[in-house]
Amino acid sequence: MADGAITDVGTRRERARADTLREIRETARRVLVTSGPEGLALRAIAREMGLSAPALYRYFPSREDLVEQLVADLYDELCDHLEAARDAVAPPRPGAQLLATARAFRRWATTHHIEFGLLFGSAAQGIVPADAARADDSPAERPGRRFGGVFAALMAQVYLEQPFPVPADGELAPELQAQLEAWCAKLPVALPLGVMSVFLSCWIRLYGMVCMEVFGHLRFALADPEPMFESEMRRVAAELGITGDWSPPS
Amino acid sequence: MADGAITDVGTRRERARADTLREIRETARRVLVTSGPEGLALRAIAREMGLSAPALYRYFPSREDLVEQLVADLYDELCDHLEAARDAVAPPRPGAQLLATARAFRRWATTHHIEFGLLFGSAAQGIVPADAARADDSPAERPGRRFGGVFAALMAQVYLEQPFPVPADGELAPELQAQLEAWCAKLPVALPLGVMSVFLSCWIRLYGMVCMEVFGHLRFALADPEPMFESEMRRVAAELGITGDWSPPS
DNA sequence: AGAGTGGGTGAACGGCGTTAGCTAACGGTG
DNA sequence: CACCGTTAGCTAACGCCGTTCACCCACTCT
Repeated sequence: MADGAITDVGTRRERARADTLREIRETARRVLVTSGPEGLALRAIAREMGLSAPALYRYFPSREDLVEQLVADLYDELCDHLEAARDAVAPPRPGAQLLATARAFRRWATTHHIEFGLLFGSAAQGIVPADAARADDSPAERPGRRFGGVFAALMAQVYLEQPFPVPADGELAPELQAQLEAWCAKLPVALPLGVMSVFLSCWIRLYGMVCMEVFGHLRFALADPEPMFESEMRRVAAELGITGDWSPPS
Repeated sequence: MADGAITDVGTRRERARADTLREIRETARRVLVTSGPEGLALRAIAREMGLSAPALYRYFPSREDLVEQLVADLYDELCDHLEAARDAVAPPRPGAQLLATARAFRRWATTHHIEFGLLFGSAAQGIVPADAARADDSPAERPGRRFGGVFAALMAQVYLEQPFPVPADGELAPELQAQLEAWCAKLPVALPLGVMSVFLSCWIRLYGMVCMEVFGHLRFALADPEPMFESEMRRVAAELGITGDWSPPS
């Protein structure tokens, strides 16, 4: 939630409003998991709260905006989970932390199917790119960036602590090179473009693996995808030069 | 559609029914792309056809079943597209064919955002595993297997033509080994378990890459994901020992 | 010719998002 | 204190949606 703590400021009206807003978001969260994404109805949320549906329009201009806020909250919740897993690693070597964070990502995804679907599936705003506009207008944009930052920062630390082999700039296709440069310029630390490409590649593998598992697209081959996940993580770790004994998967 | 061709058999009633059924499926397809997955309503389909909504219940027991049929049709359409791309490769070397099929997969996905979301996103039946039951009851199961078979067959051919290095059975985690064995037993040809694991790994990368692009989860880094896709395919190809000049990405 | 069935209809139920208009309480000001 | 604008809630309503029901007509079969 990340911003629900400071509720004791302002007039009584403002406090009441903030409380109701928080309650709406919590209720929406609960309705989502109990009724699924299709059952996430304004009327259901209002019913749960003992309110009438139109009352919610005092807090959100439309159902879509409420869902977007929920997505932002879920991103924050996921990030908290990831950071907790990362910070629990002792000693705090970046390689082990990256691994722990990746496992925490899968763990959250598999224990929060529905929420994960909302964040990373097609139901989200992802579909229909809308002309690549929508820069940072959406409230889910900031937590989304925070989420990416968790992995990106760890990746950078892994490389800075002990560089692994990456393709030279010249080996990358010029168009890819240009895009990676543009992206790199937005980040706090400058890294070789090859690192960025390896990071993306690793992230794609992690995302692909978890998405396939959660969306059921691995059932055709695997009853329990966890060993395959560990196998993939082992390959990724090898590519990143992450050494050390393979700690048990939780 | 794969089964809409033989429409001139049976009684006149049967033919009329088959025609209407086909028209429903085509209309649903059209409504899907024009109105999005949310707009795919029974009433909208019926309206488009000049029918009343309850009439559709003579053909499908519920909206969900109709959507499932649509998913099956889309799988078939995608498979046709993939096979066409595969068969257009000359000379028909498996490596080049696999590459062409992967590119065709991305091409179809990027030009059919909404349909892809229905097939591979969370909106599909993927979410909520339902106790891993639902073996082959769903009409989308057969085309789904066909889809997997396209890539699996190519992969097998690549390996059989020129084996690439794969982990030995003993190197795989025992649980993974057991699952791959079970999966392998269901396939027509027996292959080393290591090949199966490499196949899964490659498929995960392809799926992850395309999903991220279509669902907009690469926009944080890349404006045009195609160069990254080509880069990933190059890495995958290298892992599979696919040589040959890098044909232009069409 | 008559019976039966299959494909259509309109009406209706409950639920949905959303809007409009109303009311009552709150918060600050004379 | 009274007063008045703002704010948060309500009910009613509109037009969608999926789905069910009762009905009806046309075709098919005996």
